[in-house]
Amino acid sequence: MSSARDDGRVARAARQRHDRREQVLVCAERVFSRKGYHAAGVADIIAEAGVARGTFYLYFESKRAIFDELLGRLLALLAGSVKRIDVAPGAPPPFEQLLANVNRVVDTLYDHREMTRVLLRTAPGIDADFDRKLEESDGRLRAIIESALATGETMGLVRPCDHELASLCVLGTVKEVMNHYTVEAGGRSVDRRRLARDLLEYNLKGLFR
Amino acid sequence: MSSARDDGRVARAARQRHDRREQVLVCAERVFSRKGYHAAGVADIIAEAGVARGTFYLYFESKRAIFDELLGRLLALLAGSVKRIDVAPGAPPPFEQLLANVNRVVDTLYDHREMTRVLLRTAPGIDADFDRKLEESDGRLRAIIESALATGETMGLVRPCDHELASLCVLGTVKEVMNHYTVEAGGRSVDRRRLARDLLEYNLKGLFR
Amino acid sequence: MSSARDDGRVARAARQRHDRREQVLVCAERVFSRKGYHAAGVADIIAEAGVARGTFYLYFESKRAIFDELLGRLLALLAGSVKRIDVAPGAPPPFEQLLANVNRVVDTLYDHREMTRVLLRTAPGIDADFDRKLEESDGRLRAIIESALATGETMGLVRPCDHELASLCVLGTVKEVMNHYTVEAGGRSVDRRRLARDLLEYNLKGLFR
Amino acid sequence: MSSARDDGRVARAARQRHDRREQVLVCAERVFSRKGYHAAGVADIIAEAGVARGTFYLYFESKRAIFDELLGRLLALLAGSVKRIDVAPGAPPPFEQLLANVNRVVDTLYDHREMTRVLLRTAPGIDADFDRKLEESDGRLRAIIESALATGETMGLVRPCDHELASLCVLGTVKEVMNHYTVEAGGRSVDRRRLARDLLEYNLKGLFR
DNA sequence: TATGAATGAGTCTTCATTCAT
DNA sequence: CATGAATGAAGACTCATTCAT
Repeated sequence: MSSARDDGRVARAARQRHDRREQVLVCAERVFSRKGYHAAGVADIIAEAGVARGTFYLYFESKRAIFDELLGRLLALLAGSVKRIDVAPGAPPPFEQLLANVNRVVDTLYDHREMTRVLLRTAPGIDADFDRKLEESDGRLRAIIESALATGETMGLVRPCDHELASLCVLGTVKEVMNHYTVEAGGRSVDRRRLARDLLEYNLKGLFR
Repeated sequence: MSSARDDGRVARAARQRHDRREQVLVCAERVFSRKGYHAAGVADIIAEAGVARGTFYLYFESKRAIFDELLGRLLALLAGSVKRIDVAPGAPPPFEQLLANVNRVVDTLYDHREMTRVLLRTAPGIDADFDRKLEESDGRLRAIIESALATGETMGLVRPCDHELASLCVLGTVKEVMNHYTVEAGGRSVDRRRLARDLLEYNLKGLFR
Repeated sequence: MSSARDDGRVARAARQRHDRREQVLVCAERVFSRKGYHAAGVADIIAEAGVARGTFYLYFESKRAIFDELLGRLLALLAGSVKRIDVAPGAPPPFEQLLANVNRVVDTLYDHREMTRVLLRTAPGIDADFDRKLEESDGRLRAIIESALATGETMGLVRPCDHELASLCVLGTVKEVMNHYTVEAGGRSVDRRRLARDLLEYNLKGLFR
Repeated sequence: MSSARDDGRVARAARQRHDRREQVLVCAERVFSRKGYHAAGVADIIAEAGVARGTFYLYFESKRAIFDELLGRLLALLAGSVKRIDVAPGAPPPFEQLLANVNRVVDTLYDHREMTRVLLRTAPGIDADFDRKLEESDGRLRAIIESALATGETMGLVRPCDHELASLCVLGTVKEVMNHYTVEAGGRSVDRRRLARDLLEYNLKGLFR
């Protein structure tokens, strides 16, 4: 039996444990963003977080594990910000849904610039396992894009084209653009709405007049 | 004084030296492609090449140096395959020049699949120096693209848009697509001409019908 | 805020850290003395100290650094044991001061036989930097000797002679003698007082009857 | 049977072989003198001599061996330049014999400055074997000195003292002085006669007026 | 005999992880 | 829970020596 007082203690302890974890996580993110996965040492992370070496391993299994968690979170957020286009009667017009998607993606990545930078620049090539994870993420996103393309084509909105290639192109434009505007961190702040609109417009209309 | 016989010897020796270097270079490329820069050890490279440790250092200063050379070669080829659009009277039509550019880029990257894979997946984040090199390369390519866009806009061929963003998009589509079709090395062989045409078409016309 | 308990912990930790350092230092001294700088590997040092490879680098930057510290300590002790002759009225007679100097030098070197052996036998030629350090040390010692000679000559105690050469001779006798009696470590123990007296006598009176 | 012509060929070949050896030996001496035994690589020696790697090993067993030979030569010359004092009736006066010895030693060492530098600075500590060799050489020299001291004491020329220590002192003064004036290679050229005289005078008369 | 490409044992150093306090 | 000293596997690089031509 645990008394109410104990419950309080336990709860507080759990909260503290959670907070500590988050703090280390945030510091690790900064460090990974600054130096990349390989150049970042556990020493850097604990220095940034102000905890002891042993403490780090109290909360995380390994350097790989903390990176995994960080990356996983971003990928999950990303996955969550892309919604399938709803073509049910009464749903908002497809273009608006597309724009909303792009806006959410841009926001997500921009809100997590540090980790986005890591994702787009240093995550591939760390590990066969990470590579697989990234490919899965890309695959999921591309599947959604391709289904949207198929719908669009059926509805006569999208010109007939190779959907595989097209989905790659969409992904490529987002990655390259977000990598660019995410890296120039300190510089001029970005107008996210315009960015999203332009990005979408590019993919829809291309360059031709 | 060197006899004709000596000349022959010297020439043969130089050729052999060159061949050996190339051999190690090729093997290193394979290893880097397979494991990425960090996971690849000098041990892997010499095992692949079937030479001794010392032999490696006979031809290359360090692991970094051989990677640098490999990367530098690809970037040079890439730089060489993109030509500025010639708008002088009598020059081929812009579209043909664009397509020729895309064809050359696709060929270059596909001919050097292994290193392209490395370039697109594991090169960023190795080193501040490498990052700078890649950014320079991207910058050069984007400058050419932007100048083409400016020309196109003047000629009324290109719709008014943010050239900075557009050049990023072009780069992004090429990277993502080539990364994709380059990684699936063993699989179905790719129709490069179609790929180039589709890539160009996507960037020019976008998705809209 | 740190509690008294923390203070205790911190103090103990500092002491332990210091002790460990000393222990490795002493072992390194033994190893260097036994094998010389070049033949001595970090492997030998850690084997002697019974610590792991990493532990060594926890306390010292490199093999060179630990050697530097060891050598620096001895040179500092040596510099500290030679005092300028005081000719102020009321100061002890010059001969006594000389003898005291020689006694201190002999004691210092004999108390650190191991490192003295290293200093006199293997330190030169390691490195341009070490050579400079040794030359500086010799230079300092010789400057003191030469000033003593100048004083002695003024006072009519020392015969006119080339002080540069004389200081070299003094240094030479001390080095050779101490090298000899320091190397035969295990053998008959040395009467330091007699050694110092004889050394001084030799330099003052020479061999002639 | 070999014809006279063959004899000539053989002789010429032997001479050539000998010359080549000498040439490499001289170059090695320069290199050892410049960099010390350890820092000097076989690569440095063959570069200086302008021969191929393999050629080096055609004439010398190893880096150690060529150093050994160089050192051995100097030690032999040195041993040859110190002669026992002849007290037979009619022999030159002892002082003259002493001075002649010192002169020969100074000349020998100064004529082979490069190797002397190596001998005095970097030879000890290379190897247990080298150390033994040097000790033997020192031992031989000291035996001669001690015998001279014994004779001198018997003749009432030398004051009673510890001959062991005295022989060390003599050796020490010669080493230190010669090291000094041998190292400052480029500088003012040295008056060897004066050096020898002063050196002898120091050892005989000491510093006292 | 001369060459110089090839060798591989040996050395230093780093850093993710563990564990006694 | 927190700490940080200790660990040792792993990796890059050197260089004296060998050997096929």
